[in-house]
Amino acid sequence: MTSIKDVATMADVSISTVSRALSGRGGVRQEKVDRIRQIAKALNYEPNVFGRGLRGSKTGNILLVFSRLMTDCLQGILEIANTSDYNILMQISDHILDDPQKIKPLTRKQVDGVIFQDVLISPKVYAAVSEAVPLVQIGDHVHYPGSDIITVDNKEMACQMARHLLDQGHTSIAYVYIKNPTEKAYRLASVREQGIRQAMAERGLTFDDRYRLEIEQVESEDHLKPWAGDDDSQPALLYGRQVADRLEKMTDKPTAIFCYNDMLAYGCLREFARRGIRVPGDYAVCGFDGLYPLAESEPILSSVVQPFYKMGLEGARTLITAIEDPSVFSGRKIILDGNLRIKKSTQSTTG
Amino acid sequence: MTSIKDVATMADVSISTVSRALSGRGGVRQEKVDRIRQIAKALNYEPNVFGRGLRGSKTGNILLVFSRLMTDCLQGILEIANTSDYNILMQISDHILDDPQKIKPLTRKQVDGVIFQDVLISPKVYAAVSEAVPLVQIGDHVHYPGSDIITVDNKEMACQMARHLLDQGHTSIAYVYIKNPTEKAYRLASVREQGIRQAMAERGLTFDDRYRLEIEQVESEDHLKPWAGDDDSQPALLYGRQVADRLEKMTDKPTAIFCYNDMLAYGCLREFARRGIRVPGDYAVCGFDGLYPLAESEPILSSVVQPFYKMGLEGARTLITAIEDPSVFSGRKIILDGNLRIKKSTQSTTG
DNA sequence: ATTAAGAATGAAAACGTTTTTAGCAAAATT
DNA sequence: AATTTTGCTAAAAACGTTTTCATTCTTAAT
Repeated sequence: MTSIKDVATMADVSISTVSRALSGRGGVRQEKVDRIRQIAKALNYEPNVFGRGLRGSKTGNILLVFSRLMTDCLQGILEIANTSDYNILMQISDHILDDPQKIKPLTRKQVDGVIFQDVLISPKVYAAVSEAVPLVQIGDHVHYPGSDIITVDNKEMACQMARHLLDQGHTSIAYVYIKNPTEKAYRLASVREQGIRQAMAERGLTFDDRYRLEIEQVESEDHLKPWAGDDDSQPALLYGRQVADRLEKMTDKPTAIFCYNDMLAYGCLREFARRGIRVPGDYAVCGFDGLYPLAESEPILSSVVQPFYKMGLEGARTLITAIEDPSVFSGRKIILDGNLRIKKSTQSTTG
Repeated sequence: MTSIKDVATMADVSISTVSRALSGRGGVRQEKVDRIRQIAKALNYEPNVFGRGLRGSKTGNILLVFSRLMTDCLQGILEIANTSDYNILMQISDHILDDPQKIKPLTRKQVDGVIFQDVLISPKVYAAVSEAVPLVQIGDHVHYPGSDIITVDNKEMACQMARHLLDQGHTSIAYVYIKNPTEKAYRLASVREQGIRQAMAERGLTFDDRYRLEIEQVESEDHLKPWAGDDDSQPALLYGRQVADRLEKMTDKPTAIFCYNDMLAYGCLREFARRGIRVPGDYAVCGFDGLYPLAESEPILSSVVQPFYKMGLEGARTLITAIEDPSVFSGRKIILDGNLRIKKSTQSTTG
């Protein structure tokens, strides 16, 4: 770990000068400031939060106290973390994370461990993180052998849901998922697809590749503008429109639509309703995740319910164990039970 | 701030002994350990995170990296915080917070500022926090004069929604809210009620107190068990049941139900549907918050949409300003625009 | 009774900063 | 020419811990 001392030595000045130069408080010749800045950058120097926090008046932390339930998973993580006397620092990441440098609190040696929730990390990131601290992944991603992972059995759950569809008499099942910019992100989508294929194979059927509907990702920031009062351009709806369009063009239509997740499923439901396509009736529709449990009148969407709260609990627990007792084996795959929630959207209309 | 030194002085031992005694690493006579522990407790001593972090190998922090959008508000806060190089520490609180001691990271002098989101703080808490660091409240709570608050104009928005109901021809409006254990929590509920009263007054009507439906709070932890697959005991439904029961007993029924928030409204919608009560038709129903934008088929609930994302942005921005420039006046009430989202649940059936 | 061993304790170093103090040169003032 | 100011820099103190090392006090063994 490079400290201010290293920068000072390298620049052949005192550490006080480095501190002044970097903080920009003045009192240092400009040319020297520039040189020091340059050296600091070259050495990848980041001020130590605790040295600074100890001496200075600033900690670099903000405490957010809240009562509204964010998500079940976060709730679970916080419950364990707070009772075990850990703070949770938060950081947003892309779904696919390839640059270890982006994990600021880690580069600053400010954390004892990392939980990745619903983030697909590259080997590069895994290497960088794991050599520094223990890490735990929540969600079904690439399972690096040296770290723990908490997930449901995605293939099995998809298989169960597909079996349910088959039980309802559907033999032509479509599978809808979003095309991702990076190949690797297909992983989870294809794991679920395998579940569908397996269920069909069990009944002597084969998945028809024409029914593999890869939907284009849309860029929408409308979720950031709820006050616009207009939800016609929500991502879900844009996806639903794509699906409806694709289906419309088909001569030989499927009878069931298995959506990669609930957002896609809701998009389909709404767009279908708009076009007068009946669910169930014209299509059975199901999703994955079990989100939005509070729905209008009567929830109709069948979905695979993931135990997010439990996943959060288990994730935090596992990580804290790994932090506090490095001798315990880290490399487990902890599989929690998912659940089918069968509602009207996949029930036969004749029953 | 009491440090290990104070404890050592008080106990008439060296700081090393105190450190050993408190960490429980052994090497200290038991009677001495007990005495030191007692003194530490009496002095309210909490080890300094940065001293410990600087010397030791442990920081007491966990980094949660995630990509799933938690809530719009958190999203907004994180966006500002991360670009301004602040970490967000998270802590769950009751909706009503009366004990400053419960805010651990604050007592440890680990934060530069505090955001209270949807938390009603007592004067005691306000005093304790504000003497230590700047604070910002998000949501319409008691506005302490020394700190900033970010909110929509709850009375005005409720008034607008009530006007809409009146426009639809409703003259008997019921108001549903949850009875809170602490009197103070009535505040926001009554602010919205005032909006309704004002709208009615504008038309020469008076709010009928028989239609003021105070619902008993239910304790349910079922939201923590989504994998149970059963959502029949969700809080929202229990509330909906209470409302339906109350209405059933009335001889002179209202025609519109103004719910304090969307959760109550959804509960009503689902319970009404179950009992064959039509919305709209038998009752118009509206909520407040604009949550659950992704709903099935077609969202039908009218609601006041709050700009949570913007509130998060503004909250973080305001706090950071207060932290970095103590000379700026803190005591503003920042009112952001809300929005009516009018859907089927409040539209006249004749149109 | 003397010594050896072991347990308990204190002193001091170290962690990485920021800030205060002090020093020195160069420039400006008398 | 002597003094004061100014601008820059280094040295050192301080923040609050934990841990290492040295020391003292017990206790047991010779």
